Amino acid sequence: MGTDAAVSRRGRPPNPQVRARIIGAALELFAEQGYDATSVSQVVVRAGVTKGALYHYFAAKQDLLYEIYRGLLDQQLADLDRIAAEEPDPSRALRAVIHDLVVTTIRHRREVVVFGRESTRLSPERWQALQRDWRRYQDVVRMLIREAQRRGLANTAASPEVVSWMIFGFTTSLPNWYRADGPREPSDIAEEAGEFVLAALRTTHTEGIRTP
Amino acid sequence: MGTDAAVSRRGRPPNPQVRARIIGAALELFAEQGYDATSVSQVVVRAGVTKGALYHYFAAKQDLLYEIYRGLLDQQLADLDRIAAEEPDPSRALRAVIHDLVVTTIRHRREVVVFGRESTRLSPERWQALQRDWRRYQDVVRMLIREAQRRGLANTAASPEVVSWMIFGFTTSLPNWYRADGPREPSDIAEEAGEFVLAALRTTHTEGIRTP
DNA sequence: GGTTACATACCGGCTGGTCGGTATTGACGC
DNA sequence: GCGTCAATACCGACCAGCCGGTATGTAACC
Repeated sequence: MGTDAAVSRRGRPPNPQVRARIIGAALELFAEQGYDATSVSQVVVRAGVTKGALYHYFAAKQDLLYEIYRGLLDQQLADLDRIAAEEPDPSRALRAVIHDLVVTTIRHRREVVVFGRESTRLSPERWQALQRDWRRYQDVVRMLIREAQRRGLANTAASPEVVSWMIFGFTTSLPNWYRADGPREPSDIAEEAGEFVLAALRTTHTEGIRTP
Repeated sequence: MGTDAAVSRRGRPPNPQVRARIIGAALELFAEQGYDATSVSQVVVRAGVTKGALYHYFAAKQDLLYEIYRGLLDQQLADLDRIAAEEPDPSRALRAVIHDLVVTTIRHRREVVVFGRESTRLSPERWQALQRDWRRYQDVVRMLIREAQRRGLANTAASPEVVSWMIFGFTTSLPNWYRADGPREPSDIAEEAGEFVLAALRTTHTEGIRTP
């Protein structure tokens, strides 16, 4: 099962740098201009390679999209599993997950913005593959919310669905407004976001009349 | 000033239905396939008109994008001003704004998803025009948050910026997961979202140690 | 020497946009 | 109320250009 890195193959060995440069150029251009507005000619020019090289490593343009997001999602899922395994307290786990999600989203904001915009351009199979993993992420987060509500958090009127979408909506919109040259550090924003959600879950639900 | 509906012009009068059908078809197709992936030919076919008609009413394809979002933004801004004028209590005003934002976003989710994806395809001038108005919306919301914090809400550790982006991130991501055939009514979701944000602002900030 | 890693020239198809033409209308003189 | 004129509303064939993808060739490596 694992990667077959040890098998010695015939012929000229592939150059990993070429492949990486292509994906890097595609990521930049897709983020700047959008997927459809970016031509493969532009990609190969920025990558400093030729069309032949691109179509040697990738069967079609849309494969670039898949590769771009696959790595980030895998990392975030690994983080999720690690946190869920290490932290038995659901409130603390939820806070840690939010923190990780915010920080990794900011770090890879180009991947996030490209995938958020262009995920529909993927083939159905690949879309479903990513969707399935992303769905698992959602389910774990909602489970954490439910568990935290069962184990002490007071605000049981907040549905895990809406709360989770508050979290995911916040993160996916992060690339739109986060500025790297701004005054706030990613972990700072991550901490505040986590505290905000936990604060909302802590409060008891008060109906209409007494608004403040 | 005002609309010059009374001026009688020469020549055959325009057909508002044609214009509306073109925009409607463009909205549908842009939402389904994306802006770049939708050809002008597809638009005119679905609208049941010809290319000549489209380019008679619109100078370029990107004008369709502008028209699609302009109407929604104007309505949301009008709602915002009305709420801000009628409701002196900032907490109640904030809750009302969130409610309106959620409901109108769900009602016009196709416009929201198209604009969120394709706003960069607009010309710089038009992008700035929409951006300016949208910025005003943000500023009012943040002002309401600040004012609510000054007038009694306890959680002053939540920055208006992060709170506002929690709200806007939630609404802009609504089209991704809201299902019209689902069990929840839009106003139901809107109420819960408002209550969630207000609950978070109500809670006093508790540092690290006592997580639940 | 067989296999892989690229390079380059090339292609059919479709795109956004144009442009000359025609049909339809209101304004206006009478 | 009616013909005339000019302005507008649309029609649809047409275009240059670029697009994603391919076919063929050559050089590098095991």
